[in-house]
Amino acid sequence: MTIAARKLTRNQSLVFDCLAESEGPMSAYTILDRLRDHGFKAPLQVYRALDKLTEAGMVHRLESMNAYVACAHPDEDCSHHGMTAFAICEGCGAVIEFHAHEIEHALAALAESRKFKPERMTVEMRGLCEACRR
Amino acid sequence: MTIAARKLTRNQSLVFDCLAESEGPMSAYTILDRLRDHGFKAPLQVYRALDKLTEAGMVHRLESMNAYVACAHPDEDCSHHGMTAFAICEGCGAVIEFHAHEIEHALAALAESRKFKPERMTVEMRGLCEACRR
DNA sequence: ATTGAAATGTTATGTTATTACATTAATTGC
DNA sequence: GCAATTAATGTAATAACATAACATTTCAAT
Repeated sequence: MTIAARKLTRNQSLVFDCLAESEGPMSAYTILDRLRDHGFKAPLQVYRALDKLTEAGMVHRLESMNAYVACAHPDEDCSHHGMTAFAICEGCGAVIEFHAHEIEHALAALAESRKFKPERMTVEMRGLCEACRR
Repeated sequence: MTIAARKLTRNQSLVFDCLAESEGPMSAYTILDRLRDHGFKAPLQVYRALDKLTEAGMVHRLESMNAYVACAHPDEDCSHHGMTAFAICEGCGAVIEFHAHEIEHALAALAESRKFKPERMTVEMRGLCEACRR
């Protein structure tokens, strides 16, 4: 039984809602500050919830900015998808999420050509969105 | 005139040699510890050198592990290449470096289909190398 | 109800990176 | 050469991100 199927715990819900309501990605400590009113006091409360939500594919970690975003596909279970790619705007912080199976396969093939078996992929593009380019 | 063309400064050379002699990626603080004998005392001495070396394409930052590696192509100027992709073994920490222009273009096209103009890409695969798979 | 697993609370600490400011070294233009 | 400028360095302090360790509580399955 996946975490997405069973109900979220209180802390998990608070953290997820916080991210879902936010415009863009948030750092763990920003989430912590937002949740102080709800009784949060220590980073671990946030990190533990983030771990579970990430496992479940409901939240993604952006490695290049030490931040977290709610998955852009709330309906589906992102943990079933493979690689998730991100475009992150340096101007406004907006994040676009992609699932590109062909690119994923091309990367896996590349790795396997060197006898490397990939289990997990991080793909993050930094640049400017349309609005910030003008 | 690129940094690779002009001679490296003392700190830059020390940091680069440290990475080049290392088997795998190193954290900034590990580099700092290795260079204490050579007079290094503060993280900034390492970070400043890493910044310059990274700009020059002589060193790459691995975002998913907050670590740094010497470029696997010492001869060429990596800063002229576009995207660099990495396969990082969870078992032994070994890193394989790839330049995959076609995948880079596919990713750029994907981004541009959403009006996003990528400037820089992070592609890191985690998994197991052949030796660690047995 | 008992028990075992999962989640939580809390304190302390470890790790990674930057700010701020003073000083020294290298480069450029005259 | 020498002044003016830019780049690199030294150093201390602090900010930002993340985990270890251990006690306690909650929840679900029997």
